[in-house]
Amino acid sequence: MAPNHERIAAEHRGVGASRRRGAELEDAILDAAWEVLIEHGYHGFTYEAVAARAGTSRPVLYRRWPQRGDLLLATLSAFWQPIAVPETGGLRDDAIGFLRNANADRAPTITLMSVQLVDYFRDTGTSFSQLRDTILPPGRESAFETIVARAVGRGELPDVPRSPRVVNLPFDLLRHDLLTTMRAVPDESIVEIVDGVWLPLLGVSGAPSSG
Amino acid sequence: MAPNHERIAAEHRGVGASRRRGAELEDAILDAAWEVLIEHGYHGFTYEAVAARAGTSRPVLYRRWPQRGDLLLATLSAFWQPIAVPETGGLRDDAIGFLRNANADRAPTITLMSVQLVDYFRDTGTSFSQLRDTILPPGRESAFETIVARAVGRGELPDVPRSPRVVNLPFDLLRHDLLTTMRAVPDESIVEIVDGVWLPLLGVSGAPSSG
DNA sequence: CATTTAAGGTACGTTGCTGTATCTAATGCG
DNA sequence: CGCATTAGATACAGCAACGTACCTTAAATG
Repeated sequence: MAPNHERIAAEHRGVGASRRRGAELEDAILDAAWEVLIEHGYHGFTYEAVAARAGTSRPVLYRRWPQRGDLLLATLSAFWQPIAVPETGGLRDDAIGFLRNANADRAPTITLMSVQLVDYFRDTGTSFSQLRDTILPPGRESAFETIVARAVGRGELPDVPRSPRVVNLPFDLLRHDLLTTMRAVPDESIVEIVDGVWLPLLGVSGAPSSG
Repeated sequence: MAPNHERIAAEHRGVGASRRRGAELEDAILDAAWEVLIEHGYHGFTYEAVAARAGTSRPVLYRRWPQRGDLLLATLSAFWQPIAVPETGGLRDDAIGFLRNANADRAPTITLMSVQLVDYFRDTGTSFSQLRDTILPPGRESAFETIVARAVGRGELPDVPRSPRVVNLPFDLLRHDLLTTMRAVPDESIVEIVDGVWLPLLGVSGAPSSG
Protein backbone atom coordinates (compact mmCIF):
# COMPACT_ATOMS: atom_id res chain seq x y z
CA MET A 1 0.00 0.00 0.00
CA ALA A 2 3.03 2.22 0.29
CA PRO A 3 3.49 4.44 -2.79
CA ASN A 4 6.34 2.33 -4.06
CA HIS A 5 5.69 2.92 -7.73
CA GLU A 6 5.96 6.65 -7.40
CA ARG A 7 9.26 6.33 -5.69
CA ILE A 8 10.60 4.13 -8.46
CA ALA A 9 9.55 6.51 -11.20
CA ALA A 10 10.90 9.42 -9.21
CA GLU A 11 14.36 7.92 -9.33
CA HIS A 12 14.41 8.47 -13.05
CA ARG A 13 13.68 12.11 -12.77
CA GLY A 14 15.61 12.97 -9.65
CA VAL A 15 14.75 12.69 -5.99
CA GLY A 16 12.13 15.05 -4.70
CA ALA A 17 10.51 15.61 -8.08
CA SER A 18 6.94 14.51 -8.19
CA ARG A 19 4.54 13.38 -10.84
CA ARG A 20 5.02 15.09 -14.20
CA ARG A 21 2.18 16.21 -16.42
CA GLY A 22 1.41 17.70 -19.81
CA ALA A 23 4.25 19.36 -21.68
CA GLU A 24 6.83 18.57 -19.03
CA LEU A 25 6.10 14.89 -19.28
CA GLU A 26 5.87 14.98 -23.03
CA ASP A 27 9.26 16.65 -23.36
CA ALA A 28 10.81 14.09 -21.05
CA ILE A 29 9.36 11.29 -23.12
CA LEU A 30 10.61 12.77 -26.37
CA ASP A 31 14.05 13.23 -24.84
CA ALA A 32 14.06 9.61 -23.86
CA ALA A 33 12.74 8.56 -27.25
CA TRP A 34 15.51 10.45 -28.99
CA GLU A 35 18.17 8.83 -26.85
CA VAL A 36 16.77 5.39 -27.47
CA LEU A 37 16.59 6.06 -31.18
CA ILE A 38 20.21 7.21 -31.33
CA GLU A 39 21.50 4.36 -29.25
CA HIS A 40 19.48 1.44 -30.51
CA GLY A 41 18.07 2.51 -33.83
CA TYR A 42 14.57 2.09 -35.04
CA HIS A 43 14.75 -1.60 -34.30
CA GLY A 44 15.20 -0.93 -30.60
CA PHE A 45 12.78 1.96 -30.68
CA THR A 46 10.02 0.20 -28.75
CA TYR A 47 7.36 1.55 -26.45
CA GLU A 48 8.88 -0.65 -23.82
CA ALA A 49 12.34 0.87 -24.13
CA VAL A 50 11.16 4.46 -24.44
CA ALA A 51 8.83 4.19 -21.48
CA ALA A 52 11.52 2.61 -19.34
CA ARG A 53 14.05 5.26 -20.27
CA ALA A 54 11.57 8.03 -19.59
CA GLY A 55 10.68 6.53 -16.24
CA THR A 56 7.05 6.10 -17.16
CA SER A 57 4.87 3.32 -18.44
CA ARG A 58 3.72 2.22 -21.85
CA PRO A 59 0.09 3.23 -21.49
CA VAL A 60 1.20 6.84 -21.08
CA LEU A 61 2.86 6.61 -24.47
CA TYR A 62 0.01 4.81 -26.13
CA ARG A 63 -2.40 7.51 -25.00
CA ARG A 64 -0.42 10.14 -26.88
CA TRP A 65 1.00 8.23 -29.85
CA PRO A 66 -1.10 5.22 -30.76
CA GLN A 67 1.29 4.13 -33.54
CA ARG A 68 5.01 3.76 -33.41
CA GLY A 69 5.32 5.97 -36.45
CA ASP A 70 3.55 8.76 -34.60
CA LEU A 71 6.04 8.63 -31.79
CA LEU A 72 8.88 8.51 -34.28
CA LEU A 73 7.64 11.52 -36.20
CA ALA A 74 7.12 13.51 -33.02
CA THR A 75 10.62 12.64 -31.87
CA LEU A 76 12.27 13.56 -35.13
CA SER A 77 10.34 16.79 -35.45
CA ALA A 78 11.44 17.79 -31.98
CA PHE A 79 15.11 17.15 -32.55
CA TRP A 80 15.88 17.61 -36.22
CA GLN A 81 17.53 20.98 -36.49
CA PRO A 82 18.86 22.78 -39.56
CA ILE A 83 22.64 23.02 -39.69
CA ALA A 84 24.23 26.40 -39.14
CA VAL A 85 25.68 28.06 -42.22
CA PRO A 86 28.76 30.06 -41.27
CA GLU A 87 29.36 33.44 -42.85
CA THR A 88 33.10 33.84 -43.19
CA GLY A 89 33.19 36.13 -46.19
CA GLY A 90 34.83 33.52 -48.38
CA LEU A 91 33.38 30.77 -50.53
CA ARG A 92 35.90 28.16 -49.51
CA ASP A 93 35.66 28.86 -45.81
CA ASP A 94 31.89 28.98 -45.91
CA ALA A 95 31.83 25.59 -47.60
CA ILE A 96 34.37 23.96 -45.33
CA GLY A 97 32.83 25.50 -42.25
CA PHE A 98 29.39 24.30 -43.16
CA LEU A 99 30.60 20.80 -43.91
CA ARG A 100 32.36 20.68 -40.57
CA ASN A 101 29.17 21.73 -38.82
CA ALA A 102 27.20 19.16 -40.75
CA ASN A 103 29.76 16.48 -40.01
CA ALA A 104 29.65 17.20 -36.30
CA ASP A 105 25.90 17.56 -36.11
CA ARG A 106 24.87 14.75 -38.36
CA ALA A 107 27.48 12.11 -37.72
CA PRO A 108 25.47 10.54 -34.93
CA THR A 109 22.13 11.08 -36.57
CA ILE A 110 22.24 10.88 -40.34
CA THR A 111 23.07 7.24 -40.31
CA LEU A 112 20.08 6.97 -38.10
CA MET A 113 17.85 9.13 -40.22
CA SER A 114 18.33 7.46 -43.54
CA VAL A 115 19.60 4.14 -42.46
CA GLN A 116 18.21 3.07 -39.15
CA LEU A 117 14.81 4.08 -40.34
CA VAL A 118 14.57 1.75 -43.24
CA ASP A 119 12.15 -0.47 -41.42
CA TYR A 120 9.98 2.58 -41.03
CA PHE A 121 10.40 3.45 -44.70
CA ARG A 122 9.54 -0.08 -45.61
CA ASP A 123 6.44 -0.08 -43.46
CA THR A 124 5.22 3.24 -44.77
CA GLY A 125 6.49 3.01 -48.33
CA THR A 126 8.32 6.28 -47.95
CA SER A 127 11.98 7.25 -48.25
CA PHE A 128 14.57 9.44 -46.64
CA SER A 129 13.95 12.30 -49.02
CA GLN A 130 10.24 12.24 -48.36
CA LEU A 131 10.71 12.16 -44.62
CA ARG A 132 13.02 15.10 -44.88
CA ASP A 133 10.39 17.06 -46.76
CA THR A 134 7.85 16.17 -44.09
CA ILE A 135 9.98 17.37 -41.22
CA LEU A 136 11.64 20.38 -42.76
CA PRO A 137 9.63 23.32 -44.06
CA PRO A 138 9.62 22.86 -47.85
CA GLY A 139 10.79 25.36 -50.38
CA ARG A 140 13.71 26.41 -48.25
CA GLU A 141 16.94 27.33 -49.92
CA SER A 142 19.61 24.73 -49.32
CA ALA A 143 22.73 25.67 -47.43
CA PHE A 144 24.95 25.52 -50.47
CA GLU A 145 22.52 27.56 -52.51
CA THR A 146 22.95 30.22 -49.87
CA ILE A 147 26.72 29.86 -49.89
CA VAL A 148 26.92 30.09 -53.67
CA ALA A 149 24.51 33.01 -53.84
CA ARG A 150 26.63 34.90 -51.36
CA ALA A 151 29.79 34.22 -53.36
CA VAL A 152 28.08 35.46 -56.50
CA GLY A 153 26.98 38.56 -54.66
CA ARG A 154 30.55 39.20 -53.62
CA GLY A 155 31.73 38.73 -57.17
CA GLU A 156 33.71 35.69 -56.14
CA LEU A 157 31.79 33.54 -58.58
CA PRO A 158 30.36 34.47 -61.98
CA ASP A 159 26.59 34.77 -62.13
CA VAL A 160 25.92 31.81 -64.38
CA PRO A 161 23.27 29.11 -64.00
CA ARG A 162 24.41 26.06 -62.05
CA SER A 163 22.56 22.80 -61.58
CA PRO A 164 21.42 21.86 -58.07
CA ARG A 165 23.60 18.81 -58.41
CA VAL A 166 26.73 20.90 -58.79
CA VAL A 167 25.72 23.36 -56.10
CA ASN A 168 24.89 20.72 -53.53
CA LEU A 169 27.69 18.38 -54.49
CA PRO A 170 29.75 18.84 -51.31
CA PHE A 171 26.90 17.99 -49.01
CA ASP A 172 25.95 14.98 -51.09
CA LEU A 173 29.51 13.70 -50.93
CA LEU A 174 29.68 14.25 -47.21
CA ARG A 175 26.39 12.47 -46.76
CA HIS A 176 27.63 9.65 -48.93
CA ASP A 177 30.67 9.17 -46.74
CA LEU A 178 28.60 9.36 -43.60
CA LEU A 179 26.21 6.76 -44.90
CA THR A 180 28.79 4.28 -46.06
CA THR A 181 31.20 4.55 -43.16
CA MET A 182 28.64 5.26 -40.47
CA ARG A 183 30.94 7.54 -38.58
CA ALA A 184 32.16 11.10 -38.66
CA VAL A 185 34.16 11.90 -41.77
CA PRO A 186 37.83 12.85 -41.23
CA ASP A 187 38.53 16.51 -41.71
CA GLU A 188 40.86 15.83 -44.62
CA SER A 189 37.93 14.42 -46.54
CA ILE A 190 36.04 17.65 -46.07
CA VAL A 191 38.95 19.68 -47.33
CA GLU A 192 39.39 17.28 -50.21
CA ILE A 193 35.77 17.53 -51.19
CA VAL A 194 35.96 21.30 -51.33
CA ASP A 195 39.45 21.85 -52.67
CA GLY A 196 39.81 18.76 -54.80
CA VAL A 197 36.35 18.50 -56.27
CA TRP A 198 33.97 21.35 -55.78
CA LEU A 199 36.09 24.45 -56.25
CA PRO A 200 37.81 23.07 -59.37
CA LEU A 201 34.38 22.20 -60.73
CA LEU A 202 33.23 25.75 -60.11
CA GLY A 203 36.30 27.03 -61.88
CA VAL A 204 37.96 28.36 -58.73
CA SER A 205 41.64 27.84 -58.07
CA GLY A 206 41.13 25.36 -55.25
CA ALA A 207 43.38 24.90 -52.24
CA PRO A 208 45.25 28.02 -51.24
CA SER A 209 48.39 26.06 -50.41
CA SER A 210 48.90 23.77 -53.40
CA GLY A 211 48.05 26.48 -55.90
CA MET B 1 2.58 -42.50 -39.92
CA ALA B 2 2.24 -41.52 -43.55
CA PRO B 3 5.28 -39.55 -44.79
CA ASN B 4 3.33 -36.34 -44.85
CA HIS B 5 6.23 -34.10 -43.99
CA GLU B 6 8.23 -35.24 -46.93
CA ARG B 7 5.39 -34.49 -49.24
CA ILE B 8 5.05 -30.97 -47.86
CA ALA B 9 8.71 -30.18 -48.28
CA ALA B 10 8.68 -31.72 -51.73
CA GLU B 11 6.10 -29.21 -52.86
CA HIS B 12 8.62 -26.46 -52.41
CA ARG B 13 11.19 -28.10 -54.60
CA GLY B 14 8.95 -29.62 -57.22
CA VAL B 15 7.05 -32.86 -57.28
CA GLY B 16 9.08 -36.01 -57.61
CA ALA B 17 12.22 -34.54 -56.11
CA SER B 18 13.30 -36.28 -53.00
CA ARG B 19 15.30 -35.27 -50.01
CA ARG B 20 18.08 -32.82 -50.78
CA ARG B 21 21.54 -32.99 -49.28
CA GLY B 22 24.85 -31.22 -49.13
CA ALA B 23 25.55 -28.58 -51.74
CA GLU B 24 22.19 -28.95 -53.42
CA LEU B 25 20.40 -28.23 -50.19
CA GLU B 26 22.76 -25.45 -49.27
CA ASP B 27 22.28 -23.69 -52.58
CA ALA B 28 18.54 -23.92 -52.24
CA ILE B 29 18.72 -22.41 -48.78
CA LEU B 30 20.93 -19.56 -49.93
CA ASP B 31 18.59 -18.88 -52.83
CA ALA B 32 15.72 -18.68 -50.40
CA ALA B 33 17.73 -16.55 -48.01
CA TRP B 34 18.56 -14.10 -50.77
CA GLU B 35 14.92 -13.80 -51.78
CA VAL B 36 13.84 -13.22 -48.21
CA LEU B 37 16.56 -10.65 -47.73
CA ILE B 38 15.56 -8.73 -50.84
CA GLU B 39 11.88 -8.83 -50.07
CA HIS B 40 11.80 -8.28 -46.35
CA GLY B 41 15.17 -6.83 -45.46
CA TYR B 42 17.37 -7.84 -42.61
CA HIS B 43 14.52 -7.32 -40.20
CA GLY B 44 12.52 -10.07 -41.85
CA PHE B 45 15.59 -12.18 -42.41
CA THR B 46 14.72 -14.78 -39.79
CA TYR B 47 15.56 -18.45 -39.60
CA GLU B 48 11.86 -19.00 -39.56
CA ALA B 49 11.26 -17.19 -42.83
CA VAL B 50 14.28 -18.58 -44.64
CA ALA B 51 13.55 -22.14 -43.61
CA ALA B 52 9.95 -21.82 -44.69
CA ARG B 53 10.90 -20.32 -48.04
CA ALA B 54 13.49 -23.02 -48.65
CA GLY B 55 11.02 -25.72 -47.74
CA THR B 56 13.11 -27.00 -44.90
CA SER B 57 13.21 -26.52 -41.15
CA ARG B 58 15.10 -24.29 -38.80
CA PRO B 59 17.36 -26.92 -37.29
CA VAL B 60 18.84 -27.54 -40.72
CA LEU B 61 19.86 -23.90 -40.85
CA TYR B 62 21.15 -23.78 -37.31
CA ARG B 63 23.39 -26.75 -38.01
CA ARG B 64 25.14 -24.84 -40.79
CA TRP B 65 24.98 -21.24 -39.61
CA PRO B 66 24.71 -20.98 -35.84
CA GLN B 67 24.44 -17.19 -35.95
CA ARG B 68 22.24 -15.06 -38.09
CA GLY B 69 25.27 -13.09 -39.23
CA ASP B 70 26.83 -16.28 -40.56
CA LEU B 71 23.84 -16.96 -42.70
CA LEU B 72 23.81 -13.38 -43.88
CA LEU B 73 27.46 -13.42 -44.83
CA ALA B 74 27.08 -16.67 -46.70
CA THR B 75 24.09 -15.31 -48.57
CA LEU B 76 25.77 -12.07 -49.56
CA SER B 77 28.96 -13.79 -50.61
CA ALA B 78 26.99 -16.09 -52.85
CA PHE B 79 25.09 -13.33 -54.62
CA TRP B 80 27.21 -10.21 -54.60
CA GLN B 81 28.60 -9.89 -58.08
CA PRO B 82 30.91 -7.26 -59.52
CA ILE B 83 29.28 -4.97 -62.04
CA ALA B 84 30.25 -5.28 -65.66
CA VAL B 85 32.46 -2.53 -67.04
CA PRO B 86 31.60 -1.85 -70.68
CA GLU B 87 34.35 -1.21 -73.17
CA THR B 88 33.02 1.24 -75.68
CA GLY B 89 36.24 2.93 -76.69
CA GLY B 90 35.20 6.26 -75.23
CA LEU B 91 35.52 7.68 -71.72
CA ARG B 92 32.06 9.16 -71.62
CA ASP B 93 30.30 6.08 -72.92
CA ASP B 94 32.29 3.81 -70.64
CA ALA B 95 31.26 5.89 -67.65
CA ILE B 96 27.61 6.20 -68.58
CA GLY B 97 27.40 2.56 -69.55
CA PHE B 98 28.91 1.44 -66.30
CA LEU B 99 26.63 3.65 -64.25
CA ARG B 100 23.64 2.29 -66.12
CA ASN B 101 24.74 -1.23 -65.34
CA ALA B 102 25.31 -0.35 -61.72
CA ASN B 103 21.97 1.37 -61.50
CA ALA B 104 20.16 -1.63 -62.91
CA ASP B 105 22.10 -4.18 -60.89
CA ARG B 106 22.26 -2.40 -57.60
CA ALA B 107 18.96 -0.58 -57.41
CA PRO B 108 17.26 -3.51 -55.75
CA THR B 109 20.22 -4.51 -53.65
CA ILE B 110 22.32 -1.56 -52.59
CA THR B 111 19.59 -0.14 -50.47
CA LEU B 112 19.55 -3.55 -48.94
CA MET B 113 23.29 -3.83 -48.58
CA SER B 114 24.01 -0.61 -46.80
CA VAL B 115 20.64 0.25 -45.49
CA GLN B 116 18.69 -2.81 -44.58
CA LEU B 117 21.74 -4.19 -42.91
CA VAL B 118 22.22 -1.53 -40.34
CA ASP B 119 20.96 -3.74 -37.60
CA TYR B 120 23.65 -6.15 -38.59
CA PHE B 121 26.25 -3.39 -38.68
CA ARG B 122 25.08 -2.24 -35.30
CA ASP B 123 25.29 -5.71 -33.84
CA THR B 124 28.72 -6.39 -35.23
CA GLY B 125 30.15 -2.89 -35.01
CA THR B 126 31.03 -2.96 -38.68
CA SER B 127 29.99 -0.80 -41.60
CA PHE B 128 29.08 -1.02 -45.23
CA SER B 129 32.63 -0.35 -46.36
CA GLN B 130 34.00 -3.08 -44.17
CA LEU B 131 31.44 -5.57 -45.32
CA ARG B 132 32.29 -4.76 -48.89
CA ASP B 133 35.94 -5.44 -48.21
CA THR B 134 35.02 -8.73 -46.59
CA ILE B 135 32.97 -9.92 -49.52
CA LEU B 136 34.97 -8.58 -52.41
CA PRO B 137 38.55 -9.67 -53.02
CA PRO B 138 40.63 -6.72 -51.76
CA GLY B 139 43.19 -4.82 -53.76
CA ARG B 140 41.08 -4.95 -56.87
CA GLU B 141 41.06 -1.96 -59.14
CA SER B 142 37.76 -0.12 -59.01
CA ALA B 143 35.64 0.15 -62.12
CA PHE B 144 36.34 3.82 -62.61
CA GLU B 145 40.04 3.32 -62.11
CA THR B 146 39.85 0.92 -65.02
CA ILE B 147 37.81 3.35 -67.08
CA VAL B 148 40.20 6.23 -66.44
CA ALA B 149 43.27 4.11 -67.06
CA ARG B 150 41.86 3.08 -70.42
CA ALA B 151 41.14 6.68 -71.35
CA VAL B 152 44.67 7.64 -70.41
CA GLY B 153 45.99 4.78 -72.51
CA ARG B 154 44.02 6.06 -75.47
CA GLY B 155 45.34 9.55 -74.93
CA GLU B 156 41.87 10.78 -74.18
CA LEU B 157 42.99 11.98 -70.77
CA PRO B 158 46.35 13.38 -69.71
CA ASP B 159 48.48 11.09 -67.57
CA VAL B 160 48.36 13.12 -64.37
CA PRO B 161 47.75 11.92 -60.81
CA ARG B 162 44.11 11.95 -59.75
CA SER B 163 42.72 11.33 -56.30
CA PRO B 164 40.51 8.26 -55.79
CA ARG B 165 37.78 10.64 -54.77
CA VAL B 166 37.80 12.30 -58.18
CA VAL B 167 38.13 9.06 -60.06
CA ASN B 168 35.32 7.31 -58.22
CA LEU B 169 33.09 10.36 -58.00
CA PRO B 170 30.41 9.15 -60.41
CA PHE B 171 29.85 5.91 -58.58
CA ASP B 172 29.75 7.65 -55.24
CA LEU B 173 27.13 10.06 -56.52
CA LEU B 174 25.07 7.26 -57.99
CA ARG B 175 25.30 5.37 -54.74
CA HIS B 176 24.30 8.48 -52.85
CA ASP B 177 21.17 8.86 -54.93
CA LEU B 178 20.35 5.19 -54.59
CA LEU B 179 20.71 5.36 -50.84
CA THR B 180 18.66 8.45 -50.29
CA THR B 181 15.83 7.74 -52.70
CA MET B 182 15.85 3.96 -52.32
CA ARG B 183 14.97 3.39 -55.92
CA ALA B 184 16.63 3.26 -59.31
CA VAL B 185 18.08 6.59 -60.38
CA PRO B 186 16.55 8.20 -63.50
CA ASP B 187 18.77 8.02 -66.54
CA GLU B 188 18.99 11.80 -66.75
CA SER B 189 20.76 11.79 -63.40
CA ILE B 190 23.38 9.43 -64.73
CA VAL B 191 23.99 11.63 -67.73
CA GLU B 192 24.08 14.68 -65.51
CA ILE B 193 26.63 13.10 -63.19
CA VAL B 194 28.94 12.34 -66.08
CA ASP B 195 28.41 15.36 -68.32
CA GLY B 196 27.64 17.95 -65.71
CA VAL B 197 30.08 16.98 -62.99
CA TRP B 198 32.68 14.41 -63.77
CA LEU B 199 33.86 15.26 -67.26
CA PRO B 200 34.10 18.99 -66.50
CA LEU B 201 36.07 18.13 -63.40
CA LEU B 202 38.44 16.02 -65.48
CA GLY B 203 38.81 18.89 -67.89
CA VAL B 204 36.89 17.21 -70.69
CA SER B 205 34.40 19.14 -72.76
CA GLY B 206 31.34 17.34 -71.38
CA ALA B 207 28.18 16.52 -73.24
CA PRO B 208 28.67 16.05 -76.96
CA SER B 209 25.42 17.83 -77.77
CA SER B 210 25.64 21.01 -75.71
CA GLY B 211 29.17 21.76 -76.81
C1' DC C 1 22.52 -55.35 -46.91
C1' DA C 2 23.99 -52.99 -42.70
C1' DT C 3 25.53 -48.80 -40.86
C1' DT C 4 26.24 -44.07 -40.50
C1' DT C 5 25.02 -39.47 -41.61
C1' DA C 6 21.99 -35.85 -41.91
C1' DA C 7 17.41 -33.98 -43.64
C1' DG C 8 13.04 -33.01 -42.14
C1' DG C 9 9.28 -32.63 -38.76
C1' DT C 10 7.65 -31.54 -34.26
C1' DA C 11 7.56 -29.77 -29.77
C1' DC C 12 8.97 -27.12 -25.85
C1' DG C 13 10.31 -23.35 -23.00
C1' DT C 14 12.00 -18.60 -23.31
C1' DT C 15 12.20 -13.92 -24.54
C1' DG C 16 10.67 -9.39 -25.95
C1' DC C 17 7.29 -6.67 -27.46
C1' DT C 18 2.44 -5.59 -28.42
C1' DG C 19 -2.15 -3.60 -27.18
C1' DT C 20 -5.45 -3.14 -23.77
C1' DA C 21 -7.69 -3.11 -19.28
C1' DT C 22 -7.82 -1.93 -14.62
C1' DC C 23 -6.60 0.18 -10.50
C1' DT C 24 -4.24 3.93 -7.50
C1' DA C 25 -3.11 8.13 -6.39
C1' DA C 26 -1.21 12.66 -7.56
C1' DT C 27 -2.29 16.95 -9.66
C1' DG C 28 -4.93 20.98 -11.31
C1' DC C 29 -9.04 23.51 -11.24
C1' DG C 30 -13.57 25.15 -9.79
C1' DC D 1 -12.48 21.21 -0.28
C1' DG D 2 -14.30 18.25 -3.93
C1' DC D 3 -14.01 16.69 -8.48
C1' DA D 4 -12.22 15.57 -12.93
C1' DT D 5 -8.17 14.33 -15.11
C1' DT D 6 -4.41 11.52 -15.96
C1' DA D 7 0.24 9.68 -14.57
C1' DG D 8 1.95 5.57 -13.23
C1' DA D 9 1.88 0.61 -11.99
C1' DT D 10 0.45 -3.80 -13.04
C1' DA D 11 -1.56 -7.63 -15.28
C1' DC D 12 -3.13 -10.11 -19.14
C1' DA D 13 -3.48 -12.44 -23.52
C1' DG D 14 -1.25 -12.73 -27.82
C1' DC D 15 2.35 -13.12 -31.12
C1' DA D 16 6.61 -13.99 -33.41
C1' DA D 17 10.92 -15.58 -33.22
C1' DC D 18 14.48 -17.80 -30.70
C1' DG D 19 17.41 -21.90 -29.62
C1' DT D 20 17.35 -26.63 -28.61
C1' DA D 21 15.92 -31.43 -28.08
C1' DC D 22 13.92 -35.35 -30.00
C1' DC D 23 12.50 -38.56 -33.28
C1' DT D 24 11.78 -40.39 -38.04
C1' DT D 25 13.40 -41.64 -42.16
C1' DA D 26 15.94 -40.92 -46.49
C1' DA D 27 20.28 -41.07 -48.56
C1' DA D 28 25.16 -42.05 -48.75
C1' DT D 29 28.76 -45.30 -47.54
C1' DG D 30 30.89 -49.71 -46.68
